[in-house]
Amino acid sequence: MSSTDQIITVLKSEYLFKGCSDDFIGQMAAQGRIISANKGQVLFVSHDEAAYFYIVVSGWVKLFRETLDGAQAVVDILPAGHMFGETSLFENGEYPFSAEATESMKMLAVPMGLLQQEIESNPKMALAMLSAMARYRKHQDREIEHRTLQNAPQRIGCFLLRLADQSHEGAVKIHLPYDKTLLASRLGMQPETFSRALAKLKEKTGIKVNGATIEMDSLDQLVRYSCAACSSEFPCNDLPTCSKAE
Amino acid sequence: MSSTDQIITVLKSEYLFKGCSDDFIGQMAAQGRIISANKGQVLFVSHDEAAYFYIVVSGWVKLFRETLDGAQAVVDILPAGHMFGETSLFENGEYPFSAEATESMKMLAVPMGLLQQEIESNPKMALAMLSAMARYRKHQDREIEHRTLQNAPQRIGCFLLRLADQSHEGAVKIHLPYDKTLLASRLGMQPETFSRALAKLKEKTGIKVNGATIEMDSLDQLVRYSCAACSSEFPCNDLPTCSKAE
DNA sequence: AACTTGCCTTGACTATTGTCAAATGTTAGA
DNA sequence: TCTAACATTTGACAATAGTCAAGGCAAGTT
Repeated sequence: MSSTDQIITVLKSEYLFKGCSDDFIGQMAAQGRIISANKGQVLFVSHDEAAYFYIVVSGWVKLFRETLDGAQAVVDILPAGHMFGETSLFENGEYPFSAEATESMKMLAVPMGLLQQEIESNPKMALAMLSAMARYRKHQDREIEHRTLQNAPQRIGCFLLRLADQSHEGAVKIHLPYDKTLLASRLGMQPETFSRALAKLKEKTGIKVNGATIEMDSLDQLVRYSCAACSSEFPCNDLPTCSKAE
Repeated sequence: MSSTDQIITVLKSEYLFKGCSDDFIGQMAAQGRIISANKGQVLFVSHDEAAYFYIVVSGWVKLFRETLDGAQAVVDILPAGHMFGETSLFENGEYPFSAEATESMKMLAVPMGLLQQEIESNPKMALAMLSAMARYRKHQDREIEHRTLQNAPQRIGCFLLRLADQSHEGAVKIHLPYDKTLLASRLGMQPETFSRALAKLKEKTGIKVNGATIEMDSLDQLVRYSCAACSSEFPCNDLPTCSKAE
């Protein structure tokens, strides 16, 4: 597969570009570049001029903000197929957060100007972007609620449920997508708290934890424990941010 | 002033409609209705069919979600001039939260179809909507960060700073916009915690609290105390969600 | 195998926030 | 004025999460 074909595949993996013209996709592919980064490498920092938006090709990206004294708030952790940085279009051209590779990863960088122009000149694209923003908004909304209403073990349980196939009955085996330490930050808690909270979740719901692998006979117990502190009923209808197209 | 003129004034107070054609404004005004509600009255509940969007005319609206066991997560508390419910356009036509009047209030109800049609047929409106969504997103983002990095007294301090005129030097007098109990829920804490946190803030920063009135010689102390746990520097550049147009 | 490194867990303790109950203010009516 | 209904504060205590320090574990290196 040629490099351009590969880039086109990546572009089409992002929901926002599902209905785009081949012409526009081609333009982005022509000007897009695959970039590799190593673990811990900072991709950009908050307030950098946002010349590109990105799509994760492989690996994971951590989006975060920092206070002067070094405390860090993780905004999100994105898997392959997810776009980031594109919202800078509406943030006076600056990235509103910093981004860091959490392991060896690759991403596609596309000049922001292309997207901006397309949105401004193609009403369909503007509507698609609106829909993407709405999805993002919903995601954040849920996040605020979870942080407000769920305690640490419940947040972990909720995260696990979102990893699992919620339509599936019976026994389930889940593999954590990344480090427990990173996951802890994603869920807004300290690694020590995560460790203890997972132990408590185990005790409360009977899940079996073995390193990064988690098994259970069914999701029921987890649902009963975690979803009690959430306003939406199981199965979650906002899942996942990417693959469940409308 | 005629009822229609009054409605037009309300519509124009919402940022989203600043650049709209008189034609569209007129249409909304013709189909819009002013609705009165009393304290505690539920305007709609989550998952209701979203036939209208609203603009607060006077008083305040609490947006929230509830779990089955009654725990409540306050999404936002909106003052006059703010729109709500419009995001249901992208939420399969249902309101994603419940809304309640926090005192006697009035609001303007406009059929959602009008807005939908305008967004779909008028690219400028779609772009304006995008910009509104981006503003909202930023607001939520900040909210998540505050809840993650700031403790209770700091969140109160931050809220006070956002009420104050940040460009103003010297002594400041602030009046809390609504109940301390409601404010507590807005900031994601219990009333008791709010009361104690405010006392602690007083002790730490030397502000003078007298009922709902708060005075200080300058914002400096408050900034030093609250903004230390925030990624953005003072003065906040995301202020306020409403009055500071771009 | 011994060592290094990083991740994860645990213990001991502290800080923060929530909960429940009671006391104190405040306000709008009766 | 008096009172009922709330709002707010305070006390006592419990639950939750954070901090700091010490081990344990696993993978890769030498």
